[in-house]
Amino acid sequence: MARHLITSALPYINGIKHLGNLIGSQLPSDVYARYLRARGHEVLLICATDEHGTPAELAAAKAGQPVDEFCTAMWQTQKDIADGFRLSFDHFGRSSSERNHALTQHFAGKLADAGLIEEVMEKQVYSNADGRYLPDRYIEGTCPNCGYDKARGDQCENCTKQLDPVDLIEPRSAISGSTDLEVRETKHLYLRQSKMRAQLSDWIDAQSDWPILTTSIARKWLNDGDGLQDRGITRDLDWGVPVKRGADDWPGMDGKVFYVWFDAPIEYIAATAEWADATGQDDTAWQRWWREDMGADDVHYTQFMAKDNIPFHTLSFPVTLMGSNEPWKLVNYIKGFNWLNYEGGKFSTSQGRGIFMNEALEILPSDYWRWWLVSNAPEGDDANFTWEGFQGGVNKDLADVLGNFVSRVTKFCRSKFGEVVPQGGAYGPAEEAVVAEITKRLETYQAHMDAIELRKATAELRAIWVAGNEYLQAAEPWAVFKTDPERSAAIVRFALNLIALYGVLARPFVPDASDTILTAMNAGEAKWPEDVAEALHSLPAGHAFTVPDVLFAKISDEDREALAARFAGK
RNA sequence: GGGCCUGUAGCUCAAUUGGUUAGAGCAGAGCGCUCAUAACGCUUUGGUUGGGGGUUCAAGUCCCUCCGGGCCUACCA
Repeated sequence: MARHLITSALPYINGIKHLGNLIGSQLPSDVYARYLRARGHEVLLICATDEHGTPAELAAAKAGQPVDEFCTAMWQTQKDIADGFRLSFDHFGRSSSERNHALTQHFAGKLADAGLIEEVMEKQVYSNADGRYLPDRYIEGTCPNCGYDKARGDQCENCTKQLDPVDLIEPRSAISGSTDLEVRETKHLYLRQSKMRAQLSDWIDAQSDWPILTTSIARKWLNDGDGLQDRGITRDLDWGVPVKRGADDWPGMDGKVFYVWFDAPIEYIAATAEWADATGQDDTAWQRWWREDMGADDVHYTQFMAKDNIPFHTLSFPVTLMGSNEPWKLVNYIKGFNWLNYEGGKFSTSQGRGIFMNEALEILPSDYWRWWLVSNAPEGDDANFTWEGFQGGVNKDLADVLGNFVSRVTKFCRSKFGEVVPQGGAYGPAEEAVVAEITKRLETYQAHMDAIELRKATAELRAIWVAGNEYLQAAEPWAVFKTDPERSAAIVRFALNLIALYGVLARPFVPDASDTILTAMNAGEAKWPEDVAEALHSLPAGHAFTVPDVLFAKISDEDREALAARFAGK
């Protein structure tokens, strides 16, 4: 029994996320949390929408809504979809919450007290037509290097040269196309990360069990060029956390807000406070997860994210926490993911290419997506979604191996013994062999889950399902029934118990199917097996059950072709 | 340009971190079974581990080089 704090990277508010975003953090965090809960650990799983920044304001403008209304509506949409995918967040918060405003301002105050905030006058491009400052990549123009006429202010996509917005020839706003731009002086706060470089470096070096993907990105930022650079943590925007020093105004910073990447990770903490508020608890309830002086010293904290988020979670957020000089809980393990591609290319919002979370749920139940995505998660390298692969994986693993096993056992039992666990006979060597195999495989499965090796865990779980089919084939209760009904009854009793066991073991991945199985087997209270042999006695002779409907309908070739055509993009 | 990751069977991935004959699933072939969602089980065909060179008793694994793919490069988030 341990205490596990788990956070998923925050989905951005500007629209509905696609399947690549889902498998990049939210879904694996849920799978891991469900597993740890099943093992009896105390788990808190936190997620939230990341609501600030220029793209949020632009998305709201495009939708013709005030930004706060847009975000409220999109938060609800994202929450509903998360529920649809059975993501078991203890709380799904909002980075625009009062809690996050207060905490973000608190951290800024503490960092200022520690001498880690610097005021810098800098020059920014302002668009008179848009009425806003433009981030570098929102400025377009002709590349001075290669002549490409849609180069962005930060980099030319054509020749890949890094640029400064002032380098661009005939610069214009990428939002409106206006060329009415001017350079203005504006004051911003910088986080002096460079002062904490040594401390950060030591901290990273101490993480010997982190994946290379994670530590190498952090080390690159720490050591590249002149080393870790200070970073601006404020912006000239309307929507965001107003710049304050704790509860006090910050002279000269009126009308400015904190940068989204400063306040977003703080929302992990704030969302936990929102959770305490929403569940009627006081501050000690969330502090015991986050403050080492308030009971969090025994918490194991795991973060899930796609690889693009790693610099912020290995550098600037730890600086925020360490630099505050308060005993905040630091992350113990970062699980990073690569990208999921769609049919060999990128998922693309603008080109309507790929599958978005709401569309996925309209097509098929969440279990299908959960299983395929996790069993093909981009853990080691970028992964590729294809309709053919999806159809094959779902049909074979879920319909044939697991679903059909449930079907063949329950229907055979019903026809020979009725919808009740049959009595008579006893388990023998064949059953002992299955117990031994599953015991061994369960250990492997658990080891993979403990290590958050999700693909390997799904492969092992599948092997546990296959063991049931192998057993049944060898024991052939349908043939034995003709000569020895008692023995046939024992085989069926054992197989029915296997079904209940599978219901429990599959729950982290396919929770709805698990519920269907356990409800049908009338075994709703079934716990994670401490002992396989014992677990396979949990449904005694005489225990009533019902034959469930087909657990997973197969995806036909015609369906697959229609879906592939529908999502081919513009 | 710089840094990092990566290339293994037709496809998707493993390989206890340098250690026997490189393994699984899918797809293909054959056989069996008839309880089941045309499902299941067994057997089986596929590999010069991107190319070349080196270190070592031993290389998919380490080094060099070439070729291909990807990510990051600090104001998108």
